[in-house]
Amino acid sequence: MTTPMLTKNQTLVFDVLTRAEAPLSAYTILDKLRDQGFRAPLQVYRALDKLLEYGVVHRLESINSFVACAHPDENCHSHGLVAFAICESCGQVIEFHDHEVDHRLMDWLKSQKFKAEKSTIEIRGHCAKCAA
Amino acid sequence: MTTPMLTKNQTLVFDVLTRAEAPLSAYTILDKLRDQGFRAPLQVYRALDKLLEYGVVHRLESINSFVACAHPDENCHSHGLVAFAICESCGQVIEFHDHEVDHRLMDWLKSQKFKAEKSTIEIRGHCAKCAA
DNA sequence: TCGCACACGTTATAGCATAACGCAATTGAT
DNA sequence: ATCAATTGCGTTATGCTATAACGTGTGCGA
Ligand SMILES: [Zn+2]
Ligand SMILES: [Zn+2]
Ligand SMILES: [Zn+2]
Ligand SMILES: [Zn+2]
Repeated sequence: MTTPMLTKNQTLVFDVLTRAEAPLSAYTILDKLRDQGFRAPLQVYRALDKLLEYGVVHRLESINSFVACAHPDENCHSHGLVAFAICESCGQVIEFHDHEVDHRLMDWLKSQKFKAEKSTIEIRGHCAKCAA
Repeated sequence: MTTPMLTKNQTLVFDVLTRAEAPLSAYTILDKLRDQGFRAPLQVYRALDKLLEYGVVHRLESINSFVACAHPDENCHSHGLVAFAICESCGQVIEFHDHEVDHRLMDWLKSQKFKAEKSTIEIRGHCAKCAA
């Protein structure tokens, strides 16, 4: 998918996520954008929906939060699964892709005749810095 | 972890999940147990917390729901990741384990010195029957 | 000019999860 | 036996996450 021009609200939400050092919940984003005129959750969720659709933002299901894609240039997401390591201390997220894992999972799904549409791979724990 | 004797509430919740043909949300479980005296969400969540701790129930992060473990005997969870294929049509869930995927992910995490604690691998799509 | 698609704003509501309090039963030292 | 700690339980209230439903305005092609 080629990313179209972002609207004002989409740009605001995307910028907040890009500047953040950890994933943000929709309501946290809302709070950060009140000064720019945001008033209701839907303004955030609608922007997020589009950003997710364009693939420039990811949703972390296990913590109900959102991050900007770490690999905006490589169009890596069209041909592989995305995985996340999430530090529960500092909140840092490492996004990574592993074709071996992809193929293995895809093979298994194929063997079950299961048609995959969305995937979630999230590992929670402690990053090198916080594992101390 | 060896599973201790379940309490009354834990047993009720576990039985509901065991009989269910698809994952259930905590509030759905609550509704199914009103006749047995359940009144508040916390009664369900507290039972679920224990059942999760004992490993006899899994939480599906991507759909805020819970399922009974499909492999209660094999103590498979202590030495490997658990993955789920979730059909968005019929709700059916297939729980599976793949050591190849485990090792590959674990190796990657090790290379990053990331200490994994919990993992979520969920594939949403359509099962063989529903893919039609 | 009409119709449509789309972004947007607002209010209300639905759905998911936990905090904080108190009580009762159990257990395990002292 | 007694006390303290733990655990399960029930209740009320609250907070967090997400969407429904309605209406407005703008741009654009038929
Ligand atoms: Zn990405
Ligand atoms: Zn960290
Ligand atoms: Zn299991
Ligand atoms: Zn199905």
